[in-house]
Amino acid sequence: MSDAKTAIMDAAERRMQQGGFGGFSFREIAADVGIKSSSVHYHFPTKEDLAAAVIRRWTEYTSDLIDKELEKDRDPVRVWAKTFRGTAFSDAHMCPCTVLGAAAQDLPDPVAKEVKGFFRMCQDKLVAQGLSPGKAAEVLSTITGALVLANAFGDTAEYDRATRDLLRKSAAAPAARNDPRGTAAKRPAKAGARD
Amino acid sequence: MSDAKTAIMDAAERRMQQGGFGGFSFREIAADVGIKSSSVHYHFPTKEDLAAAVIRRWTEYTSDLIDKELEKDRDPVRVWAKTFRGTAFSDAHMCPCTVLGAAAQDLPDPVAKEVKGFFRMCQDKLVAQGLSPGKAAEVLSTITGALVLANAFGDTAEYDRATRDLLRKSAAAPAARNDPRGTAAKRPAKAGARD
DNA sequence: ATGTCTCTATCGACTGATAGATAGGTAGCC
DNA sequence: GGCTACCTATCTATCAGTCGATAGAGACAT
Repeated sequence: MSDAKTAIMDAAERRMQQGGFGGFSFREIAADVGIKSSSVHYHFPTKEDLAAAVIRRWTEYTSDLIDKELEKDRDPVRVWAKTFRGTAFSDAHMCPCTVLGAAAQDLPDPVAKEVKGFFRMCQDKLVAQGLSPGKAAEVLSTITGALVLANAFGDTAEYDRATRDLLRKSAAAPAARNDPRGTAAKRPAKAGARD
Repeated sequence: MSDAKTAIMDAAERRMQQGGFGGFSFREIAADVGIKSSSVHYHFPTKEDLAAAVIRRWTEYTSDLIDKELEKDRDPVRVWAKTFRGTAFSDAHMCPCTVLGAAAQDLPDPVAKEVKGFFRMCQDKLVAQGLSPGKAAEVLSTITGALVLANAFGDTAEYDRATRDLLRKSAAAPAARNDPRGTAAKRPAKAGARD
């Protein structure tokens, strides 16, 4: 993937985390990256193309990250709670799928479909990791809601308060804790190269 | 409160439930109510005035509804889960504070403050009803996240799946169940008077 | 007469999107 | 080497539409 394409998606992701689908414009993205808005259209013809691509990338990345974290800690519930904790404590504070999911009724169909795909991935994975469908839905809801509350309060501590039971759940815990990782820190850090 | 003012707030509330702060315009609201956009400005000078008023009303109404429901069912957790279930099963499906809370970083300050006030009301009330602050945060998160998931999936059943434990929690349950109540059904239904 | 409410008309700013020019790189061919 | 023909990526300029907001006139009631 070209540098520009990645930089565009990074900028769009960041703004979608804060304001959802209506929270960014081609001109803003272009200014963030340092190009013109028509150049953004070259890489992503329409706004929904861009948003869908960002969500798809986020879904893949989250899935991979969960797999990786699960090698360090075998308790799936705690792994999910810790991974989303990284998002809550990142610069942008929010999962873009949560922001878009809350306003899903106002989303272009292709984007709504990608958001649905993200949450389905989460639930399927939780079930594959041994949880009942009901428990998977409950855990994912608690984590998602905790992100919303922490964001509304503007206080990351609210995330920990709401997920305390999830974070300490089982006692069979190895090392690897306290590793807040946000979007910016998570990837090879190609994004900032074009300031 | 005048008929027009109420009708405007009803229309704004409905659209905010679907698309958040950026999800409605003065012209759309005006068309919903059957007036001109400049008349909307007469009652609510700015967009943030309107949004803040809608959230404040929602907060008050929710607080009152919880009090009323608590007389029929003494288990606070189940009462909250049931009350928000009414929102999930209503026409608009979403709590406007959840939609705005998810995109809180993009909100005008007065609106963000009102949203914060809603969630604070919820938590304070839960604590006053006997829950620990941690448990209150967890319950509210689960409920809020369940709304987001159900909305993203476009499937109200997801709400029940995610809140099953909350809904049946304690065994000390009187009658009064299965009473899905949405915004439209909840109020004196003055809104549609001006079609 | 005053106050309440709605109207018409308009402002400047911003939106997503498109057309068309331009520059640089690369491959194929003489 | 030199010439040609694309391909990629960016630019300038512009479009029609929507946005929140305001000014000022009219209608109606008290």
